[in-house]
Amino acid sequence: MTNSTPRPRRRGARVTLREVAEAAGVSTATVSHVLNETSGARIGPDTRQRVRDAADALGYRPNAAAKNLVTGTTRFIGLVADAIATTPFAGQIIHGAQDAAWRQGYTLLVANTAGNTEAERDAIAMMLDHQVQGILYSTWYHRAVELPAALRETNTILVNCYAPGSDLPAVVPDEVQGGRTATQALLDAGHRRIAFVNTTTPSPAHDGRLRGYGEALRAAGITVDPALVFDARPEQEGGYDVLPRVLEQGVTAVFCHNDRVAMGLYDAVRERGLTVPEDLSVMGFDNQEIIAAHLRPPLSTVGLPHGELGAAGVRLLLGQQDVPPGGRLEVTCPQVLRASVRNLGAAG
Amino acid sequence: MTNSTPRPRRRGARVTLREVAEAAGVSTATVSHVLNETSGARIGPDTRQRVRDAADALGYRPNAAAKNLVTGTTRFIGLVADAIATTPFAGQIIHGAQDAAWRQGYTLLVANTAGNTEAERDAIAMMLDHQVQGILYSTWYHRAVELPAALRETNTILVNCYAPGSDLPAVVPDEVQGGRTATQALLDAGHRRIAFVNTTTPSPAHDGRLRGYGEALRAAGITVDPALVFDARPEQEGGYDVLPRVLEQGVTAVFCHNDRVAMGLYDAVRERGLTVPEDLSVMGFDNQEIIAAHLRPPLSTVGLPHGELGAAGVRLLLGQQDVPPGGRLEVTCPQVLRASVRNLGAAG
DNA sequence: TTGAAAGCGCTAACAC
DNA sequence: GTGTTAGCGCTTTCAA
Repeated sequence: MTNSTPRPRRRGARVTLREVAEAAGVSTATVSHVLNETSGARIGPDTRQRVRDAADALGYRPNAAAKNLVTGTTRFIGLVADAIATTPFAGQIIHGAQDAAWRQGYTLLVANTAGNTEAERDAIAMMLDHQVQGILYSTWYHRAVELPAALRETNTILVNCYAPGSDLPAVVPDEVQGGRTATQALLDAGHRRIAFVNTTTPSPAHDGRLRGYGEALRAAGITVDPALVFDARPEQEGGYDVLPRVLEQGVTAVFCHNDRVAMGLYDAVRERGLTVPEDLSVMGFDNQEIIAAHLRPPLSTVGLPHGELGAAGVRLLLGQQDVPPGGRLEVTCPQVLRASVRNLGAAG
Repeated sequence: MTNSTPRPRRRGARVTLREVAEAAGVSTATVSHVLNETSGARIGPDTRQRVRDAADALGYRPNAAAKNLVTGTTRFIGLVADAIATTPFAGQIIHGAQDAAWRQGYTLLVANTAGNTEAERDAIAMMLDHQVQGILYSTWYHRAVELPAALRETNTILVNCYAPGSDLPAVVPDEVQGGRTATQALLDAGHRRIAFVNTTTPSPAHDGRLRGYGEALRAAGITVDPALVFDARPEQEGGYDVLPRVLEQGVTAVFCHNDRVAMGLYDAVRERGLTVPEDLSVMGFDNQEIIAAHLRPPLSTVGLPHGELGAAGVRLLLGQQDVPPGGRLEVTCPQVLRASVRNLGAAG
């Protein structure tokens, strides 16, 4: 069945470089050179054309596995994520990493571990088997992680997380600057008595944003009043519940730990017959489009640079960007102004 | 530098199967057999152990490229997505596909095309070069697509989309059933005069949910009143703006095209001093957790089965599930009840 | 300017 | 039970 014709194709087999060579009447080496545009290869223009035509005519496609095998190097980058379905955050990291990788001719091998250690081990093993150039180990919210041992076998960059006691490069959002930026937006609008609704969960976001809040206040000559700092669950319900207490403090503005908290707080404000921003100015954090851009009024907030985190991760991995001393690259959280902050007219 | 010792390792080269064989004092074939647990291979238990020990000791890892090359088959599945960062939807598709693929020992090659035709072509080419078993072509919202020609070169399954005029298998949400389910939830709570706020955008969701709404009503013996069907932009603003008109119709319940519309509608309801569900019962669609689960009151809705779409896609691709006649697999949209529907006490 | 040939790491017949 | 051997499709000296 398959042995009566010369060099029979196996089931569904694809056109090989050798077939192109035969069709063009040249050697495989020549085909390889022209198709890869190997620099320093002296091939006549006529031959070049013949090869190209043959390749096109046959619909030739290189076999990546063969190429990988012989060069001993692949253009794969692994990306392990702990939760890609919960929020758009992981998606943004993947997107950023994808684009940056793609631009360099790299392909992403994506694995979702759902926080399962075993799945994580398997995922990393598979990536290693595929000779990835390195692995981006990412989390959907900024936090400390414990590293799977297998990561030691390849280049690893931590994205949106960091490993205490490890010296692996990490790229994370600059929470302190973010907190400073959010507070500054309020200060710039003339607010002086500004509450901060922080999260109840210990995290870099908790500590960093608080610090940024304090720094901005102090830089404006305002003493931080501990009575103005609250803790609430980082969800709508937390924001809703905390409002009465912040109102008691007679503030004109609140900086919320995240947009969800701001959303809940909006509800509580409305329920008391008050309005944002007339009675209370609000800054969020995260810039979750689906909420922030569509609240009434649209919420001013500070963005989390997830896409850039992913992109910077691959640049670090590929050596296109230097790891800063200390091993931690902190990415700026951009301000995004909408309509939830009232300008008091006076600055500072 | 590298040629004074026998069989020198190249820079960072990994342990090969041959080295394991030498260490264990057996042939490469034997190692291959025991490590792959090849069925029908008669290897003594002692040898088996020796091989395993040697592999462990050396930290052996198989080279996937070599394996792929020789077997002529890979365990890659390509997934092209048009937008993975916008909503959690694509993430859920990827997650579902990932899990299903992983379970069969397959790895996902993910590409984000951002609607860019050229990026799409490149992505598919790269997947083809890697000899993927097939490609899942997906969109973040259910719609018709025009297929890139390159997809013809491999097995393709459409996920959350369909290609008019093509006979490729597609797996999509059952919009009609979804619309029926949402309406039925309202009917079950005793509502009879039910508005439907549909979207302004022509789409399978627009047509399907409308049809489901009509079917449920008619099945309950209620004539569809065209005055009760509205069109609004599928966002918060659309829901907010449409409320006055639906209130004019004296309905007791509204089925909103999606959760975002419901969220905007909530705002409008509150602004008039009314409450959900006392004055108006609301059903959403999509089950966007971040909104639906945290509105006040939490929103009853119908879920979009994105994860299952992705999972079914790989099952179809891998031949573990049959493509239904007609080529379209419609996945059920589950009801998720929360607290936005008031029970009128009477059924039907 | 081009071709021959070795070999990347592994699997799969087939010997023994 | 275990080893030999022939490639998979490609790149890469090196020779011509």
